Amino acid sequence: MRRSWLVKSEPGTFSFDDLMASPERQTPWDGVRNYQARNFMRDDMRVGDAVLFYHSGTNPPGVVGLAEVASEPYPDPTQFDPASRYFDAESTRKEPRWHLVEVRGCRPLARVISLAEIKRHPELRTMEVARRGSRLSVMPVEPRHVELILALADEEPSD
DNA sequence: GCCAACGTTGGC
DNA sequence: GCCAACGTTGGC
Repeated sequence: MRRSWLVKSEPGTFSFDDLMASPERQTPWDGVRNYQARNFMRDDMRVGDAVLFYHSGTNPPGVVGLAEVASEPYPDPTQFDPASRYFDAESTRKEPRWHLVEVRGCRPLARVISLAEIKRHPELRTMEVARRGSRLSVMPVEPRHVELILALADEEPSD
């Protein structure tokens, strides 16, 4: 069974609109410096996997768009760049510590599926992103949850 | 702006 | 290997 994913971003840093405005609507998902999130990208993400794009730090926070994995994993170039805020002096090109995949935007949702709605929904409330203290910026999502969120977004607003 | 939750670091 | 201190995330 193919897995699906959720990626978080603060729109002030990089928004879904920024993704859709990128060349090929595609961007390297760089700057992830959490080992668990890295492992998902390096070991488990495959080209074509569905990706829910989530805005954090917004009112409300929630899923705003659909994207997909668009590349195989490769070393995050920002770890080698001393000028980057993501520079990692401990990492080497021979044994890179941080890996990424590229993400391509598909389409915005017809409406935001807020975190509050996810927590309120009997089927969605078990999602990792709804867990108290959930801080992963890249996390797996069950494909049925992706389908449900896409379907909800196309219905009349309930928020 | 507050603060709870979490990951990382470093002393021991 | 334990755990306190610290920094960061992110909802509220």
